[in-house]
Amino acid sequence: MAGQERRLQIVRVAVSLFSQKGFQGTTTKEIALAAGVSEAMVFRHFATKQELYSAILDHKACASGRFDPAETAADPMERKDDRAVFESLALGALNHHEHDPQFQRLLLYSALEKHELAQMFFDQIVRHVYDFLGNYIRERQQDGAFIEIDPAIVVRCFIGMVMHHSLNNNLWDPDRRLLNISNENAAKHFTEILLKGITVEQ
Amino acid sequence: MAGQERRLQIVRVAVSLFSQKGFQGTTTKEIALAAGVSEAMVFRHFATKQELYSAILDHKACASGRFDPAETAADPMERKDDRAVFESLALGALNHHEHDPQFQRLLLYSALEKHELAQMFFDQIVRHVYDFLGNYIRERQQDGAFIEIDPAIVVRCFIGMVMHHSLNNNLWDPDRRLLNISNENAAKHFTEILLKGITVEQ
DNA sequence: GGCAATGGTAAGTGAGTACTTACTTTACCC
DNA sequence: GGGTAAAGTAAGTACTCACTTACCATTGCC
Repeated sequence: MAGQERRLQIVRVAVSLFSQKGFQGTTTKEIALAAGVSEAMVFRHFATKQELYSAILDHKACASGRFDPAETAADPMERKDDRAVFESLALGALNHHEHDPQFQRLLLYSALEKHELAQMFFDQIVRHVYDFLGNYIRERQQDGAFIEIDPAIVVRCFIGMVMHHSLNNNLWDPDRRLLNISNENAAKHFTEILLKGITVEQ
Repeated sequence: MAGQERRLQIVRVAVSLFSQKGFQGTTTKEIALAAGVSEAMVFRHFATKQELYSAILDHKACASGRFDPAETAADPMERKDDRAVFESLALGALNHHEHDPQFQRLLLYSALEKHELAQMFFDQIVRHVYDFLGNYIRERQQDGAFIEIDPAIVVRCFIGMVMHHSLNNNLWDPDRRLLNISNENAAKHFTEILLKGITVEQ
């Protein structure tokens, strides 16, 4: 197998293992075994375990098919279709987390273990969402459509609903015993409550 | 030092270390060193590392000064003071997480590492909150005060706002760069948005 | 004073751990 | 088809891990 191929395969195997057991809980031997190569092969591609870990976080956070809020909500935002803006964002995030649960686990592990890339991810991606969605809310406040409130609070409420729902489904309640609804329904109801909560009554 | 004293001291030290670095990331040697005793002493009190971990989760989840939603919200619920119900619950949880950030980290680590006590905690505590708060919402729906919606969805929204805010403050953004508000303000605004979002208009 | 129970430790043990070294196989190019 | 660079490995190395053993020191009780 060619070098780049093997490297990518090791990364994929490592993503799976690190997301299941964290950095400390995963051994380089396991990774090698799961990739079907010897341990020495892993260390040919990545000088240290840390370097491999950084590579997979980078791979997941940047390279991989990430969900882009700006692209998703751009069109509804132009039309000032509040419902579509929030609902499409919620649905996009919920779907993304559902068919890539590794991502959320990796993110949490790296944040708990205080890996620098976790902070980098937060600073770049999350801050971007706050700016992006916050600006839209501010615009709609100026239109007189939304009540006067710090837009960051609204963003936090909304992201809170969505992320907490994903976290519940992925981490604590995969059988959906507490709440069993489709992502479409969740996105719809979260949006309804939030919008009703911040819209100026006529 | 007497047996029970030393045992409690080891537990306290272990809580701190496990919450910082997780189960796999903490060594028994570190724990012994931090407690100022030899490693053998730790194993005299706890047969295995797992047993110590279970003991501290138990200690944190059950014995320790936990925040009791039922007690906090009982009085406002009787008066059907919706604002006070949600605001006191939010404030109680936010304050609890703020001056005991170890608790949330321990909970997350144990959930990621799939410790059985994490599931037990979820089944008991979280389910209880869903029942308890869900029942109140159902009652207010029958009063015609709240809109018709699955109460579990409302609970998820509300807990989502609160927990996500705590998680942000504890894990990703301790400097409050994205959103810097007091717990009182957060509880007030979260409650306002949620209540406005589910209240039947006159 | 004898002596058992309790609190405590120094110095291990074997099984991992991340990482290396010295070596073999394969593929390709002129 | 010989040379060579890359792909691959078996067998280490030095060290750390959870856990054990064999032994001291203090206390209180008869």
